[in-house]
Amino acid sequence: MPKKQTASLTAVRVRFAPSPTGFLHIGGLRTALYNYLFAKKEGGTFILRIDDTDQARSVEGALEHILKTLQWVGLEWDEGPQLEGVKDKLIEKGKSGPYIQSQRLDLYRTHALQLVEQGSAYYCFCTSKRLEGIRAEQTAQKGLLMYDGFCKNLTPDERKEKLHSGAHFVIRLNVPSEGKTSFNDIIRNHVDFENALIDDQVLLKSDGFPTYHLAHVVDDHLMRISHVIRGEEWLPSTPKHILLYRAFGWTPPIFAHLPLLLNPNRSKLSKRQGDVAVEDYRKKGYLPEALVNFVALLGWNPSADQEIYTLEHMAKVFRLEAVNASPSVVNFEKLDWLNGRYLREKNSSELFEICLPFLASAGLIAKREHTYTIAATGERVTPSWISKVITLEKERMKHADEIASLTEFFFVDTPQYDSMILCWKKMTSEEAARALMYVATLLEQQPDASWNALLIEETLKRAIDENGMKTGEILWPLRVALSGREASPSPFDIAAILGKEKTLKRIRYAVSKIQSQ
RNA sequence: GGUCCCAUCGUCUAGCCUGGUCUAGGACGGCUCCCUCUCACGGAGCAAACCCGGGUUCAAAUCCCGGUGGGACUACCA
Repeated sequence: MPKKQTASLTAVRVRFAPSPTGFLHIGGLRTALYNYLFAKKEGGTFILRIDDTDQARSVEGALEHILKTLQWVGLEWDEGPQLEGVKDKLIEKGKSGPYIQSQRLDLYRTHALQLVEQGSAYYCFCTSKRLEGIRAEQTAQKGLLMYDGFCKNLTPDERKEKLHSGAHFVIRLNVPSEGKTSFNDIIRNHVDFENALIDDQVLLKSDGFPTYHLAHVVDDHLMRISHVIRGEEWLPSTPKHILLYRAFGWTPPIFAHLPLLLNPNRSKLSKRQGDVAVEDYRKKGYLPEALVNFVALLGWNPSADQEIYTLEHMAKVFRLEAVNASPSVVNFEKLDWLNGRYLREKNSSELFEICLPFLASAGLIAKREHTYTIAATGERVTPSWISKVITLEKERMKHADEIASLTEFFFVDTPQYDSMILCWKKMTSEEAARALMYVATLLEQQPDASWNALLIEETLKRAIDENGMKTGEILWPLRVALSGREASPSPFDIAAILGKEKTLKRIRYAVSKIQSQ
């Protein structure tokens, strides 16, 4: 691989420019993140701009979702106008909003007209029907799929007449028919395109809105964007953008085209093959820091032997030139692992805040005012008790919404299970029942003051030792009796949290279950 | 079809610019073992890759060319 040019320059200004057509997805998050990291690393400015120039595809509420998501993951943008209306609710007082292209239409129109005047662009009156026709013909002949330049060759009189008759028109870029357009991409180095193969791109649509191509070139120049960091899907249209900068007499920014994120089948990451919206992962209880960490490592890796990075740390070591040129298949198993690691680093109160909403939404815990009750039994419980329950499953959680199924047995009157699973290995039911009765007599004598995991363990282990039993003979049936599951935390911890009364109740229930079969 | 981009374990990657230290390192996942009543956590270990063919060179994962494969783009979408 040839040498890469360096990315650093004075006055770094970058932007993330999503279109409000739905939720922010993983790919968009990575683009935003790399822009953000680059800005922070270079002491530059990170701007948010909304590309809402397609009225048809614009989705109600999408803008709010995107802003909310960006704020949730901690990617704060630096500047922008103060906005009126709904968006304000999402943006703290005094903070700037994003720039919004639909509020800048005059700007684009003026610039398009300027290009027409110079001869760098021209009016096109072709109907969509005619356009479809030439496209069909070109497809049939397996030729190039491009506009045929019909309206470029209109005489001034013909053009004037069409304009006066009020015919719908678009403005197209007048691409030179000879020569090459090339540029240096930070990630891909030198790239060049034959001008003859570049289409006369529509710049201004018949509804008066600009296309992406015009709007972003005008905005990037006016906003003094130094580096355009965007997805690789834009690489083929970059020469059109360069041509536009030149037509305006502007210096193009430096480009960096990020590798695509792929589905497991190596196609462009899409919703069809699983959840790709950041929102989907938030709902499942993934942590923002895990998501950011995960997405950052898709195409970039600052060192060979570290996987855990905070935003701050990444901002210190980020290098655009170090971003890979090849696309990445997104491996969500690694996200699970990362998220599990972040979850395990949380303390009890943090975990409580993270997990409680999931216990509530699963209908396990009901909250009224400041009191919590077990939904199934109406029993009142303290936050610290709930916190203990949650903390107990800390090592088993990959994402916070799993807390409900993991801890469900704490929130029922009696867990339901097949009595057969009370038997450890080759134990018979009778042996299991005997073991449970023995545990019950031991625990009945356990003083309330000594009812904690450590002392319960001491009592039971001593008894096991003295009787020359195997630990599993006692602990397995006990654990199943308390949890109703083959896999669960240790019986000592469960018993401690359940309390003496419930513990004994569950043990007796298990015994009766065996005896009644 | 055309244009452009890309190519190291199944996946994410380090190494490539500045060729030898690479019998190719790390991570996820998989498998085995330890810890252990179970699961999980944690620990130890194993399997697993330089797309192919030429060239340059004493020497190529690394440089060059070609092939093959994959992908993106090819809209009055972004």
